[in-house]
Amino acid sequence: MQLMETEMRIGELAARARVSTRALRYYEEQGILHSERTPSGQRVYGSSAVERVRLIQHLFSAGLASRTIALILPCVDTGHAPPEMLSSLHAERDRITTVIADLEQARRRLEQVIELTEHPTVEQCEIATDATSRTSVIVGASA
Amino acid sequence: MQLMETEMRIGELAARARVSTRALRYYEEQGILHSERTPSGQRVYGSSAVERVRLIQHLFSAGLASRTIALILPCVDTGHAPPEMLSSLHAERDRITTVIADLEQARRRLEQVIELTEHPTVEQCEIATDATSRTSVIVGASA
DNA sequence: CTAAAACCTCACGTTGACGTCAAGGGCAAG
DNA sequence: CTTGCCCTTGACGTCAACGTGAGGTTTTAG
Repeated sequence: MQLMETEMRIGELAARARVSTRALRYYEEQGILHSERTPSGQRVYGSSAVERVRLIQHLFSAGLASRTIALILPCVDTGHAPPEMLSSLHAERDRITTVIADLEQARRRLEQVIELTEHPTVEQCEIATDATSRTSVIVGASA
Repeated sequence: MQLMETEMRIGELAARARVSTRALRYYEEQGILHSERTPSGQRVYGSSAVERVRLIQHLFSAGLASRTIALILPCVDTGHAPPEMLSSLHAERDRITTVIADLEQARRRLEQVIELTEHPTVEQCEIATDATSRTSVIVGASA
């Protein structure tokens, strides 16, 4: 079977999108990635599938479940959603927003530790010798 | 056994931090949450444990593994890290940064869908009737 | 034409963060 | 003293996102 220039089989897509072939078959099983088939049954993808898989990866790494992704991908494709889905979309957006906030808070804490370790200050040295106020300095920094 | 005013047992901590008692015992098992014990073996926590558990939850929801959390929590407590840990801290911070970027991208896509669904535009209606350019509008919006 | 590489479909294994019983101990109220 | 609720330690179950073969077919390189 001869493929078009812009077409590829599962191995090439996996290499280009930096995922395993198993993951791609799993995505298809979950209904979030579709493929054409050759007469003999091998999967064929267009070149746009690379971006598609990257998007899926982003959504996964964003903590979305495959069912949620299956829910919103068609909306992303068509650019609109059935009105009864709007509440789910709002809920997902809000969930993402709080996760981002949590992540930013965690990152700030990490950066404080990095900063203090790389550039210890006089203040920091005083703190280090004053056991009673240790936890209130960094842990309490978000209050 | 009579507890101090500021102390609590596992059930109250679970209620205040909105997690299960199972989760709290799991955190202890993983070395990321410590407890005192009464003579009879029951766990006792100070009031600061509530914030502690919330922090742990944030780190989990940020996608950090328990081993990673066990690694960085002492640094967050003391406000500094052993220099040989700096590379791990940098790596974690960078990982968090890319996850945040992925999340923001995902959220932008979601918000576009929400916006177009709630306030359909003329442009949107044209797109909806022009099948050949569907995918390039939203999916290609990040290019 | 043949051998290797890539593909196919099951189907069981893995890991992390818990859920969920099971069998019992501790402690204030009636 | 017993009832009832909260606590204890195991230990097995679950779920998602794959990993990892088994066993067979298709495609490609020589």
